[in-house]
Amino acid sequence: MTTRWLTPEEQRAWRAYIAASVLLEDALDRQLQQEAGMPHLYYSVLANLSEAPDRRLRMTDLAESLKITRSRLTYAVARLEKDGAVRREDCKWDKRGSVAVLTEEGMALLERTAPGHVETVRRAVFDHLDPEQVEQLERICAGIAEALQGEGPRLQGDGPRVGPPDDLPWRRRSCSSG
Amino acid sequence: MTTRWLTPEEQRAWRAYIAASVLLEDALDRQLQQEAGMPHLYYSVLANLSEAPDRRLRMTDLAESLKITRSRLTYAVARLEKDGAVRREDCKWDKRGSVAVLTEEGMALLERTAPGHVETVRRAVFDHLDPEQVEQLERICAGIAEALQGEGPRLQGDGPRVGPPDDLPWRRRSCSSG
DNA sequence: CGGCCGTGGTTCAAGTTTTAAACAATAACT
DNA sequence: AGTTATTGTTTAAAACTTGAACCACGGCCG
Repeated sequence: MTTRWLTPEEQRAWRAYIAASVLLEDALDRQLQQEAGMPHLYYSVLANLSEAPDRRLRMTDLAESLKITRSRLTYAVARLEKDGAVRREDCKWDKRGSVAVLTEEGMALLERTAPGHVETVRRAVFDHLDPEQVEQLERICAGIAEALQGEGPRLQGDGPRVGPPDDLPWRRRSCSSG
Repeated sequence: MTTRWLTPEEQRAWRAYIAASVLLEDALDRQLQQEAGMPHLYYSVLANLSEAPDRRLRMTDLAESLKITRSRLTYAVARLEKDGAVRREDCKWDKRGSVAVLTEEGMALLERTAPGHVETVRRAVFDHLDPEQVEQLERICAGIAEALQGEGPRLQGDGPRVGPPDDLPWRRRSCSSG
């Protein structure tokens, strides 16, 4: 099939996207490196954990949520563990599994640095978007994510795992401590 | 001042953005690595050069256009030069300067791999956006870029250079061969 | 002219990440 | 039981990025 080139409007949008995403990732990394001593991805690990029930997540779930490979996550968690922000525990229900747990220290770090991070995001992104644009942004990005996750689960593993409900202890995927 | 947290809508949009951008950059890198043997940034270098007058650009201009540091660009161009896709020339009007030139080989590589790249972008992004969303995407991203470039020219150097017009040979910044 | 500062660009020295592939352990299915 | 799939880590090697230092040149000013 002959190439479906981008229209001029699409080209402009694409260029704008590339520029924005490069600048944004750069700004986030810089700000967080300065205030939290870690790049954006690592901060996201902590943020994700902080919102999980009991502040703990299986490695695979965490990787999936962050859209990164397990290998990459292992590396990240290793560093965060060295920093004392995260601790690893064995999963009680699946002896293969390990669980990343946000430590008190990690939580404190997060609480200390979140305001600065949010402020950066706000100034870079949301301060100049009206509510409709916010909604459009979500829709657009959700569509992109869906397109990329649907077609090619390129990340290690297997794509969306459809499994039995979480409340069957003998096969549940998450390891809450309770 | 007390932290201006994100509203729930903003949070959703932000999460969606992060997921999409990670997945997208990953997909682009993977596709280009496979078909062109280089990551997205390097491909962008070639693409940028291909559109410049005479397929050549000053290093600083190129870096600015790509929103990366000069150092990073030097590294990238060094590799592209080793690959034969780019050649360096001295700038005739400014003996400090050097100019990156897209070689025939580089142009051929670009022409060979552009269709696959465009197809990836289309499938990931534009195939599921209506014209209004395309325009919104451009506006939103342009706003982000502006916010980030305006406030903090964190990239090496100096921010927007306001200089004399380009047509004064004794101080023009670009080195067309003509 | 001569001195100084600013800019363009590269180099250096680390260090950080990343990746892919291989592996060990356990689980799940047949 | 035996095979196959998952989980998560490890390993080895690259690839990349960064920041600072640095050199050479250009521009300005007295």
